[in-house]
Amino acid sequence: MASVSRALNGTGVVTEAIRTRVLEAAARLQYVPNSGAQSLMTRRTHTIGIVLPTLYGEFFSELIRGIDIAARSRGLHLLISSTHCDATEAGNALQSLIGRVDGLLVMSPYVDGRFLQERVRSSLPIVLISTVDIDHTHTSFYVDNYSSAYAMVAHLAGCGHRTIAHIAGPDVNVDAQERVRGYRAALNRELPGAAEFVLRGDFTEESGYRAGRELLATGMRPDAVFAANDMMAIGCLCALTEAGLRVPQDIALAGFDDIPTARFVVPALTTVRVRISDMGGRALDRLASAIESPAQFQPVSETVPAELIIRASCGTPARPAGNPRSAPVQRV
Amino acid sequence: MASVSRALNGTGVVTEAIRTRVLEAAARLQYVPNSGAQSLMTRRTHTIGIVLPTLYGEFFSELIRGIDIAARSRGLHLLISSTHCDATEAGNALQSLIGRVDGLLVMSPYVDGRFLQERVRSSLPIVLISTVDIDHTHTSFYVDNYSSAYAMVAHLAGCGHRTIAHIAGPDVNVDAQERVRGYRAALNRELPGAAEFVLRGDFTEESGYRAGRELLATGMRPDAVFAANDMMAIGCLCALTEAGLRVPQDIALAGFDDIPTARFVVPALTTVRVRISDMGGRALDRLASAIESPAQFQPVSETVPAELIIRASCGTPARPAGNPRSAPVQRV
DNA sequence: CTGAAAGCGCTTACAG
DNA sequence: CTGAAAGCGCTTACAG
Repeated sequence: MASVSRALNGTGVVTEAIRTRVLEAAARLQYVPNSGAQSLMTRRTHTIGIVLPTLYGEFFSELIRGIDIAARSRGLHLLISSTHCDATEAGNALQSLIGRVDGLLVMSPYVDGRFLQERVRSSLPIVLISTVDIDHTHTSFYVDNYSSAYAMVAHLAGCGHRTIAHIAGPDVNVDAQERVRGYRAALNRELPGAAEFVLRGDFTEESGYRAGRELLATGMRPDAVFAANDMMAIGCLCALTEAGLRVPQDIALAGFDDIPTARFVVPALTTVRVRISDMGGRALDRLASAIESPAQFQPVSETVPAELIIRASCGTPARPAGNPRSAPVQRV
Repeated sequence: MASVSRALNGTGVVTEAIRTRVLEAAARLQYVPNSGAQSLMTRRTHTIGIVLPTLYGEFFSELIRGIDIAARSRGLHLLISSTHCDATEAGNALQSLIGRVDGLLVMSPYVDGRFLQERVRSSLPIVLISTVDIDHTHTSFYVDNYSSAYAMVAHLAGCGHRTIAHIAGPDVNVDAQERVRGYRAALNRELPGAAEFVLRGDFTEESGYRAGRELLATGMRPDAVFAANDMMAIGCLCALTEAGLRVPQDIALAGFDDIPTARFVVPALTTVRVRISDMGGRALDRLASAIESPAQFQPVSETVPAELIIRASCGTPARPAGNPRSAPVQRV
């Protein structure tokens, strides 16, 4: 009967008597509405889908944490699909989410705006994080990779480091690409004549460790190593220390992301603070408002600011890292 | 028409001609079945709900990662509800999941078996992880906390450490409780007369760091510190090193969990390996089989074995840590 | 203020 | 092999 629905949902008018009787019976019978039936009528699942390439490491737990907090405060549920290694898997993940959600939060190196347009009806709101979208057809969030990487290398140069190596993230990853680009530009402009030295990594500690050993094996010893994320920096730190080198005295080190652990490793890691959970929360807020008012939803691309966090791992600056391009610097 | 459904789902018989026409049309129209309507008929959502207290740190990302991999291979979706700080919030999280899932994976210090029985219809399969269930009404997974903590303290004693402090996790947390218990028992039996020294923490690096400073402030300097998880051990490491102490020469350190970062901090962290993602995967497998054949689902409690992982942070053992109670020891 | 009725998008016996 | 029909559990105009 309709009054039951009205009482349960607090929508429409019901006599107090009926209301209490319904609520009491519902409680007694452990009644829980079937959300499938509900969303069939309301056209809302109150669920948003999240597509992530992996869940490995603190970056993703921070991201999900931020998304989760924002979602909870809006009464939205999170359907998570992570761990896909190529476009096919990403496509499948997408497919299986589409019929179950009101909107999609996508972060994937294997997906781009066009890919999404081809397989998702345009009425489904989507927000992208660190995901390529040449045609600017979607709302996106990007970390300020290029400038921050530039600023970090400039800061390292300002600390007196002349040869600076870079441990890059995966080739396919747009964050990784932009960070290399920033590294290269800074090297060219701030240290003219200095040789580039790029080692490959894949954003895991393991790969940072391997890169560190590789570096050592070449016999070259750069003044500083700038890793494209904190996990690789931590792996590299381990390799360097294992080889008897002291950080920062013998070799300086910097990372990217400012994952929670960064300030607790020894020496504390100089890095670029991304405010990962904030970014996740903002992306969700954006998606939620797109779901509520689809008409006003214009695709805009937002750059998430980042700041240098100067800790012990990079040594003391010889001169202040004053550079018009540099992100705000903070000593912690 | 029924044939469409049959063609799309590959169930029942359809002419090849119809099959291709349907599939082609579906692709062209970007058709995606409405999962709500589907589950209304099939009584299956192919979704399982996960209740977690928080998402902070690598423990939870590893756990979810393991669950996710297992879920994917079974075609199950994951609805995640984390971040609840008390029983009320946990109850709400539960309520909002119940109507949407085929089963529940619950890990929460604020929930127990009875609490669940009161608000979840008994036909909904539930698997517990590190969650109290005195009446043994649910299937549960528990880390072998007590024995492993005992073994770790015995190992530290075997390394020659006489005074051993413990940084405990939150009081409400059953893992934390059992680890303190193991610590106490080992101290009593392996180092008779040695004083207990328990510092409070909450499983975050920050709290480990604070505990480390607190320890230093007392003026006592134990030979070793055993933290109830790796994150606190890493925080403590930072506090100790900051104060000019060397680990393990001046003070030994051990953690619990073996999160991925544990082997990359310097010195590498001696710890108890829990195989977090495995545990998550096994819990999901158990839940999945309960969903498939509810009749055979008997509540059983499983203890997940753990092993000591001896790395540099605890110093070299003076004598082999041979103890009948001890978990298998591995040097890495 | 309330209940009967239609309908959301599917699946599944059922009759043909 | 296929289509008409019923029904899953809800919500929402609608008439009373």
